[in-house]
Amino acid sequence: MAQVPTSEKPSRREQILAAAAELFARHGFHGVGIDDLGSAVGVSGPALYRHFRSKDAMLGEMLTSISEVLLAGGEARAAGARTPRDTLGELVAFHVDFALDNPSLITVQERNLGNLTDPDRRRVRGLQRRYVEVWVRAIQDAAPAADEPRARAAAHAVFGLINSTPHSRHLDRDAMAALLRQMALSALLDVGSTGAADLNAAV
Amino acid sequence: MAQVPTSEKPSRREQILAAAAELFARHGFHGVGIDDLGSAVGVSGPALYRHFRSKDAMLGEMLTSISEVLLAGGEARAAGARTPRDTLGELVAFHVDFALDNPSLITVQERNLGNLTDPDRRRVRGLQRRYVEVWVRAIQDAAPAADEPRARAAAHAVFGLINSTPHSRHLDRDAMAALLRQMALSALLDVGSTGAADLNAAV
DNA sequence: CCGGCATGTTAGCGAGCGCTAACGTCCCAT
DNA sequence: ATGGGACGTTAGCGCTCGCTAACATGCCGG
Repeated sequence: MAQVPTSEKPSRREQILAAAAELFARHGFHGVGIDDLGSAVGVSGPALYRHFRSKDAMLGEMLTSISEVLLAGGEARAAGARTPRDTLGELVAFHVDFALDNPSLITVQERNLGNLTDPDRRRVRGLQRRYVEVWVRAIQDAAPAADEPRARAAAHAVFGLINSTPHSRHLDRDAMAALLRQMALSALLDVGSTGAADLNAAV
Repeated sequence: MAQVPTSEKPSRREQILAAAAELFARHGFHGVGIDDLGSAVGVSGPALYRHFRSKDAMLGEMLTSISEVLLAGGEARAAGARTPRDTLGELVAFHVDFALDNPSLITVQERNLGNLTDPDRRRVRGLQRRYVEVWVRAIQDAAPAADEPRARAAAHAVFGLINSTPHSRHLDRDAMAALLRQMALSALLDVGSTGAADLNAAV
């Protein structure tokens, strides 16, 4: 296979990270050994140390880059939206697409934050906090009756809803995306109401 | 059928399981050693083998009993409800209460199914499948426009929403329960509609 | 009083872990 | 042609893991 020397440097690291994401998602960080990771990309064992300083560094790089992508995408979508409800719709659609296209990454980020080193965890938590902030502002703008703790709790709940995707594959991708968007938006728009009754409006 | 034939063992096993649930939830199954588990209940290390045959058996018993409690509770609530929408409300309330009262167990069940031994995993999966069935029937009864795969996907999504509780503790218990019930029901009742716009039913 | 059971202890085993050392090979730039 | 860097190999280290062995102690019914 011919390699282009200058522009296309990256492939091996990302190939390793993709394989690692799948294995970490399936067995947990501590349930996967260096040899497992190596043989998943066709090399064996310690060869990985030509590309990463440690197993911890693989997880760190993986979760940091996910968090950066989510934050950047969320901010971009929020900035491009016109109305508060449009903002919410954009954020939901963005997160749904990401979760459907990267189920392993979503799973690893949900389950293995606690296996990061302290500096890595601090950085990832900071990025996640800023991503949640984007959502909290959007929720409060679209549903002014929700105070901030309530909006924050709602954001986490919707993440749980959307991130459940990797564990249920009963629909094809587009139908699943439509269902998740619909459920997420319904749940979010009801956060503003106080009690049992509905406050439904048209789209 | 897995009951010990002798007299009931009251406290120690359950004390160990409770401590193990918290540790497994925080660090993952492979991230907790038996010395950690022992010292969490005041004894140290191998003393646990007076109560459990192995570390795997602790996880197995933990997840089996959760699944049994959820299934029994779900069936009882569904049997006692009058209308389809009432059934859904009962199921949602039941699951919300369970998740809020047992955050560690919920987390372990979500994350560590893959660490079970094969027979344990088969049993737990079977119980979970029956619990999901209860939900699928309730969803289809309450929202007849939803076909079965759609109802199944919706059930998993709502589990994700409710089970996100352990990761966000911004509200007191009752406010959190009310919010989760409201969001879950809104999401579920919209599953019946077909596309982007309407088909909303009255309360 | 005592024998047995329940429950705990410490010492240590074999296996597996993450990782390093030492070494080989291919590929290009000079 | 050749020397060096990128990339791979195998052997093996130090450590921790789950678990067993061997032994101690307190309670309890005959």
